[in-house]
Amino acid sequence: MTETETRTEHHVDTREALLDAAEKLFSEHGIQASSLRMITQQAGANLAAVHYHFGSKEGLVRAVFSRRLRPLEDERFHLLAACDLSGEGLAIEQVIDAFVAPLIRRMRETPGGAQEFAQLMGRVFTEPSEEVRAMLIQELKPTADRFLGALRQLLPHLSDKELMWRFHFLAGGMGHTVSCRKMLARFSEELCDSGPDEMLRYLVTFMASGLRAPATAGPDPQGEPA
Amino acid sequence: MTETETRTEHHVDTREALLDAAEKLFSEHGIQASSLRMITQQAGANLAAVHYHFGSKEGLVRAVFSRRLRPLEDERFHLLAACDLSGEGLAIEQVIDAFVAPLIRRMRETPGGAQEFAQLMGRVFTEPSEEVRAMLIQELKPTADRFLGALRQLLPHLSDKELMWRFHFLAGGMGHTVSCRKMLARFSEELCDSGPDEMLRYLVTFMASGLRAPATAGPDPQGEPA
DNA sequence: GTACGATTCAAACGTTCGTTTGAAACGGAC
DNA sequence: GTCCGTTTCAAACGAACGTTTGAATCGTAC
Repeated sequence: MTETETRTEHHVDTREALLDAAEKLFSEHGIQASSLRMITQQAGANLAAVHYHFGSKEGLVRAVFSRRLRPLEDERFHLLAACDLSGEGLAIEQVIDAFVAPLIRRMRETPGGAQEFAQLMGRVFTEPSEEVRAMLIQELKPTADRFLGALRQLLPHLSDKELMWRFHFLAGGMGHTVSCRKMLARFSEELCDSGPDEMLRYLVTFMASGLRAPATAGPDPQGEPA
Repeated sequence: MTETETRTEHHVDTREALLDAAEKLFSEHGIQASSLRMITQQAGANLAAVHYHFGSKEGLVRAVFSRRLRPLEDERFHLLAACDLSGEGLAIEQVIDAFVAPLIRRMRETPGGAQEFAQLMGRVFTEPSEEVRAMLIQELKPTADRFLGALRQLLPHLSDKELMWRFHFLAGGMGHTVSCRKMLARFSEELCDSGPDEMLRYLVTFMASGLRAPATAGPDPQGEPA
């Protein structure tokens, strides 16, 4: 809103408009199904604007993710740093909340904000090209490692492997929840169209209990065929 | 293998070959990214064979899912029916296993079997067209309702809404696990490339504990803004 | 006003897509 | 051998895709 930068004022507008339009369409129809013509039309821009500002469609995809990813990961990082990992009490709940809340809270942001991005994050690992996937992993891994370290401290009875799996169950449940939200509402006949806050509480309860479960017994030492 | 049906022997071959090839490519690159030319080439069939046997690409997609979905849902149903819902002991673990195991066990089937299908199931709700999605919901809902009924019986302390959410967390964790398995292995630096059996045990432990968590306290009665 | 870099625009490029077509090849029935 | 329904095949269709091009337009500095 503030007119701090006087030069290059208009080109920023279409750049951001393209990012917003792409984000919205990606979250609704997927990346491949969103053509540059749909995106530029929604943004009120010319078809060639994408290549002028981003070089290619893949450059646009990369920009859509990197615009939101850094702030998201930063917020997760700072929330985790504020957690009290010494007490046994609700430390796990705090860590889960630090991981999940930044994404889920973005679901209620004003349209044109990060609202669509949350939905997009769930399907992030299946659709994009190999190069974009590599960028995503590179961007997400540092924060994920921090969270794994915190959970390792709080759950010393788990093996590294089982801890990793449980973290993945957490991430999967979260991703599936934010990306399939509308479909879930339909599937459950509108019983589950809770707001982000309520959803977040349910999610933290469930995942905290799952993480706290005793270690899985089983044929551990001798490994298994597959 | 048995030559029970003598007539229409060869056409079944290309039909199945098309389904196998489509299933494999869908699971690797997604549905939209798998062109009919790639599919027919992989199947050793002519391009026009798809339209002859399935009418359109969407018909092929529908056939790919409906071929595996019914047996999968039947197996889930029968495993659930064999659960002992009276005892409090490991009933929840049994129910979770009945829901999850049929999908995960298909991951180790012989190539050309349902192996690729398990991977495909995870991304099922994001990519397909609205019509295919409707078919999927219609196919999956009866079994899901059965499982919800069983869980309702075992977890009487939960509201319908929270029970539904927890079931969705379970489904999401399962789907994400089977569909992103290879990427998870890379993300965890090969720590999490467990076989299906080990993965299944970890998953059941985690989800059973999550389902058993006490009901979430919070501002329930007055509802919330969103 | 003129010149210049930055940005927008309409039009076209070549490619690939799903689909259609009409003829060729197949396989039992008579 | 002839016929006929079934299945395969090569070739082409129109449409949509990502991308490129070169001129028009804008805002700013001189």
